[in-house]
Amino acid sequence: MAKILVVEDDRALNAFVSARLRDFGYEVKSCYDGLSALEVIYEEKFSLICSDVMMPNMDGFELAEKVRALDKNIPIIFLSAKDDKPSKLYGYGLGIDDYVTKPFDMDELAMKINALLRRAMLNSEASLSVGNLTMNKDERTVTINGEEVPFTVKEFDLLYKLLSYPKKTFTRANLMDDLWDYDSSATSRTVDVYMAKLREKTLNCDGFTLMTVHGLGYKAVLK
Amino acid sequence: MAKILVVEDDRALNAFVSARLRDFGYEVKSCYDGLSALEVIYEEKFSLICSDVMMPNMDGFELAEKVRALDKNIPIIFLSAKDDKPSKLYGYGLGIDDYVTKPFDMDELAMKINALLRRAMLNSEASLSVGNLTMNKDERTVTINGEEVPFTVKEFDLLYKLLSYPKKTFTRANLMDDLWDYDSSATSRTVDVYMAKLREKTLNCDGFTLMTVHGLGYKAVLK
DNA sequence: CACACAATTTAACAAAATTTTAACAATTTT
DNA sequence: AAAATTGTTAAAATTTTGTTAAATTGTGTG
Repeated sequence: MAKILVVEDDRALNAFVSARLRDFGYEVKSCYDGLSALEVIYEEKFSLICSDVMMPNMDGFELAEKVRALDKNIPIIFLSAKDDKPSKLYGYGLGIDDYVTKPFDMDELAMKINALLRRAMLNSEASLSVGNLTMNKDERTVTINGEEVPFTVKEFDLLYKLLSYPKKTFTRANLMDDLWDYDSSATSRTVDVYMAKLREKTLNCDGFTLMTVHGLGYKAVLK
Repeated sequence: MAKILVVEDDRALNAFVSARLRDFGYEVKSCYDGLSALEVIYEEKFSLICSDVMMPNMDGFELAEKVRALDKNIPIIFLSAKDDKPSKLYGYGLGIDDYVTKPFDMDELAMKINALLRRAMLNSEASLSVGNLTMNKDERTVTINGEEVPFTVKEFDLLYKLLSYPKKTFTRANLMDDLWDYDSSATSRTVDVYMAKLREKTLNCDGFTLMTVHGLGYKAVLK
C-alpha cells in the first residue's frame, strides 16, 4: 500500500488532509516542519510527499531540493497559499510534480495523488501473475500451479520486486535499499542466500527465470 | 525530442499554445477536434497529449478513454474552461494526469508538461541502438539482429562508452579511468584484450566498426 | 521471563566466471 | 630493417557467486 508523508505546519489542515487520505486507503504520516520531515524521510521510504511551502525550520523548496538529491523519483506535491507564478516555476524547476494552491478541494487532491502514484508505478496492483505463479500483495500469499507455497516476508518482497520490473537488473545494494532498513548492517551477501531460496521455491515456475548478472546483481527474465 | 499533440478547437488558442510549446523546444502537432486527433494518434507516436474537453465530433473524455485503451502510459493533460469538480473527477478517473482550467498561464502549463515528461521518461527504458545492435542499460542486455548476446560487465561498459561517443578517439588511460577502479593496477594492455573480445562479438554488426588509432587508442566509427 | 520456533544473517568453503597477465605473432611507424 | 605498437591466445590470478550450516535475532506462548 502506498505510504504518504504530509508536511504542513498548520496542524488542523494537516490533520484534515491526513485523515482524508487515510479514508482513501493510504497509509499516512504527518510532519509539521521541513527539518523533521527530512529526518523521517531518511528513516522511512515513502511513495509520495505532500508538502506545504512556507514552514518553520526548513521551507518546502529546500525540502524538495534535499529530497530530490536523495531520490529523484519520488513524487512531490506542493500545497501552498502562495499563488504567485515565480514560486510555482521555482518549484517545478526543483523537480516537483504538482503545485496545488490553497484553498483546494480534497477530492481533487486525492485524484491528483492517484494519478501521480499510478504514473510513478508505485500504485502497484494487489496481485501479480507470471505464468503459473501468482503473488497477492495484500494477503502476502504465493501460489504456484494453484497450490499455496509459504514465503517469508523478505522472500516475498524480493521476488515481488524482481517480478515487478522484469528484465531489469538490480544490484544487491539496489535491492537492499528498498527491502532492508536503512540502518541495516546486513552484508549484501544476504541477498545471495535469498536468491538461492527463491530459486529453490520457484523451481516449478514456467513463466520466468531468476538470473544472475555477474558482477552486478540479479534480474527476473520472462520466458 | 518530445513530441506533443495539442487538441483544441479554438484555433487562436491552439496556435498560441502550440507556438509557445515550440519555443520551449518541443515538436508540436495541432488538431482541432477529437476524431481527427484520434486518427493522428493511430499514425504517429506522441510523448504527451494536451487536449481540450469540449470539442466537436469527439470530446476530451471520449478521446482520453480511447487513447488510454491504446496506450496506458502516455501522459494526458486536459485544458478546460469547465472548472466544475465532477468533470475533473471524471477526467482523473479516466486516467488523465492533470486538469488545467482556462484561463491558464502558459509558463505554468509548460512546467507541468516538463514535470510529466520527466516522470514518463523515467519509466521508459534507456537503450542505445546502432544498426542491428541494441544495448539496454537497465536490462544489461545486448541484442544483435534480435538475438541476445552475452556480455560481461566490462565488455558492456566499454562498448557502451565507445558507442555513446562515436568517432571520438579514447586513449587506453581514458577508458581505464572511467571503467576501472582508481587503485586498479591493471596494465593498459588489458584494454586491448577487451577490444579483441568486442570485435569478435560484434562481427555481425552492420552499424559501426571498432577501429584502432595507432599510437593513441580506439574509437567506434558509424558506417 | 524463559522457552520453543521461525526467520534472518553470518561465515566458510566450493564452484564458476571474469579479469589480468604474459608470451609471442602480426602490423605499423620510423 | 629496427623499433614500437597492437593482435591474439591461453593460462594464471582474482573476483564473484552458490551453497550449506551454524550463529544470531526476532516472535509469540505458556
